[in-house]
Amino acid sequence: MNQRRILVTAALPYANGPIHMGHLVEYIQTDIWVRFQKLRGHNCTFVCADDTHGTAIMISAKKAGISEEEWIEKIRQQHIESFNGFDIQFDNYGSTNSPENKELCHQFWTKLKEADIVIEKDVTQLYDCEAETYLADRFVHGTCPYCKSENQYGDNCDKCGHTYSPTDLIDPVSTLSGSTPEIRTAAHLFVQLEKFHDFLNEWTQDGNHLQKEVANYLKGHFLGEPLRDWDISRPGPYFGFEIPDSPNNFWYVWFDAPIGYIASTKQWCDKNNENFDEIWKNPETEIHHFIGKDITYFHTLFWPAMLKTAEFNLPTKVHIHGFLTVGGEKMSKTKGTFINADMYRKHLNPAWLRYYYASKLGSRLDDIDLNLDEFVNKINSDLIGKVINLASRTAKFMKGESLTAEYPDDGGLFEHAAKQGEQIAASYENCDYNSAMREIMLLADRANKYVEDNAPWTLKKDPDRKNELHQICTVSLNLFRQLVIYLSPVLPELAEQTGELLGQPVEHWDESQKPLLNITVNKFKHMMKRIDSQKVEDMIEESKVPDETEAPQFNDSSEPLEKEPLEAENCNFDEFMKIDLRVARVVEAKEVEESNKLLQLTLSLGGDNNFNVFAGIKGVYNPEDLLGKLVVCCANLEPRKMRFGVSEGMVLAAGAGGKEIYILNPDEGAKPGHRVH
RNA sequence: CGCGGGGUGGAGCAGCCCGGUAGCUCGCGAGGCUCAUAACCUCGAGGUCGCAGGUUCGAAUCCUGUCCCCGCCA
Repeated sequence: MNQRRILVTAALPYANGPIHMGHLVEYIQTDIWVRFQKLRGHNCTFVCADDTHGTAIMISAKKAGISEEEWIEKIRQQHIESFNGFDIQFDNYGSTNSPENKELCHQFWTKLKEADIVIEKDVTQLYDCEAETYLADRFVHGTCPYCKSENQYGDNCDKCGHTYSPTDLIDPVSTLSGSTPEIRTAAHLFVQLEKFHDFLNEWTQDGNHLQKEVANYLKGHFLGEPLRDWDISRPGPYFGFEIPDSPNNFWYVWFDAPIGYIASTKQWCDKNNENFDEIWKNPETEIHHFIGKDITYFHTLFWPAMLKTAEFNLPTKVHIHGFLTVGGEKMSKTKGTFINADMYRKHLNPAWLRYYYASKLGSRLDDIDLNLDEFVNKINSDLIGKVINLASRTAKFMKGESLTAEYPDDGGLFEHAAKQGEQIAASYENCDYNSAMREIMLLADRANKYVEDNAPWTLKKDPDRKNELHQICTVSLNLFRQLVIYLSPVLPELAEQTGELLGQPVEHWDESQKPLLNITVNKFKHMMKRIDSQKVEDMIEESKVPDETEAPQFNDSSEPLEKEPLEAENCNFDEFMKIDLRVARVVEAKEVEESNKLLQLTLSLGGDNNFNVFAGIKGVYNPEDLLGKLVVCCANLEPRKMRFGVSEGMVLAAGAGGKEIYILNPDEGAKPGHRVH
């Protein structure tokens, strides 16, 4: 096989917080791919770095009362430790705030200028005078200029969906200082991406550089119209690199971040005496980027354009994955499903997560779900019950004994599994780890059946059949080792342990093709524990934090009151008490066919005390949703004859009407029939 | 008709490109084994492959229509 020269990158984590389970999808996915390539004998280098520039870093450092440099170094160390804990093995882990990166940014910049695609334009932005910084969209809140919803972000409104510029916001507030920002104008530098349109059309659609759905997406969303100029500078103060020919302007973090891939490679080359140009300038070298779907367009439009201009290799492939959900939902701090890498490690074994992710990951950019029950189940049944069990049920019969000198007849099991190797390798290559894992487990099933059918435990009892026993165990342990080799990109530690058991380290994929013979089997040590689901629960429990963003803020709008001002005359106590308000249960609810507003409700005050009410809430509430609910009603309202029957009361609801109707619910504990005083 | 993805036994998925008796894992039921970390093996129940048409000797698979779900700071 020809040895391929491959450079692999994973996205640079932002130096603003710890690594969490969502990040790990990518780093585990990438690490598996890299380990696979290395196991196949290819010359593969895996680089990454911390992404360290930008306003958010400045703010965090300021809050922590330390310099930006101190801050990013601290975070970088944390990141490295988390990655180590998950067996994610970078060949180099750099930082975008490095001399190598600065130097490369200059190189790129020179080329962009030479290509005459940089222009200057004025940008009007909000400026926080207290924090002395321009405000990115997400650092401004205010009232939506379209629907007047309060407390909306600077770029679009949650409520009405309109997009706008932060300068359009009514009553803008800086989230940094709480002060009112002022509008300032500054010159920014832009790259005219449109000049690359033809090139990008071709690069994104041909050559298999992108997954098909990504190519389609780009075609429909960006490439269908002129590409907008890309703003790549920020006026100071800004933590980053100052642009050489544009004093007090800094490269935007997204300009220098991808260049960080190259800078990290450069660092690695310098440390290991490798030829840098062989990697980034020789088109024979494959460049593979692994990223999440959120940063697709930086990597599929700007980045290829920059590389082309600077005359570096273009990516061979950008592998894009989806997001992680936990239990089918977005990770949530309040629910304890926002789990940090270190928290996971405190409770659970990283190898389990590596296997679980592998069993879920395919080559497409679908989101993957971490279902905790499935997680426990899969690990216990696949890894412990099938794979490791194979060794633990046979190895101890062979402790200190030697495997046979010739490979016994196993009915073609080993050969079959060896043949499957190419299939499994193809799945790894294509990032279809899920199908690779499926294949491997199928092989594990066959192997276990072999042990079952040949019952070595019976042979063990008869000293005359020792030879037979050795044969059975030679087969079993070889089948086990074969599986471990196939799994080793996912489970490097298991491969190591197996190497120790059999006195022969796992070093190359092709070792799966030939049985190991005539070697002494060492004492079997437990290789992996099964998951105690209690530990998973403990982890969730400990991850729960009160969510600051969901903390009550009590900044209610005055709008409802303005719509319906306090105009009613005062009433005295007796007048108030004339109205008999009761808690009632909805025991029946149905739509009134002929009416477009009415639901017919049967309310119960307990016992047989039912009465009929028509409520104008059709279209707002579904009858089935109301069934069983407690409501507050006026029980002594004069019955009123309506077109559809007699209404004997009224259900209390708040709101302006139309779709804005909110039925009042009594607090927990109230019972049908209770009077409201 | 915005774009993309998807709807297959209780759950999660494969099969669809290249039509030919519907498969895997888990769960469930019965039995077996007892070497192994309550594991493993065998057998079984359970699906009109979203719905409706069409092509075909034959459709989960191809075509058309339709409904529903999800994502589109991919």
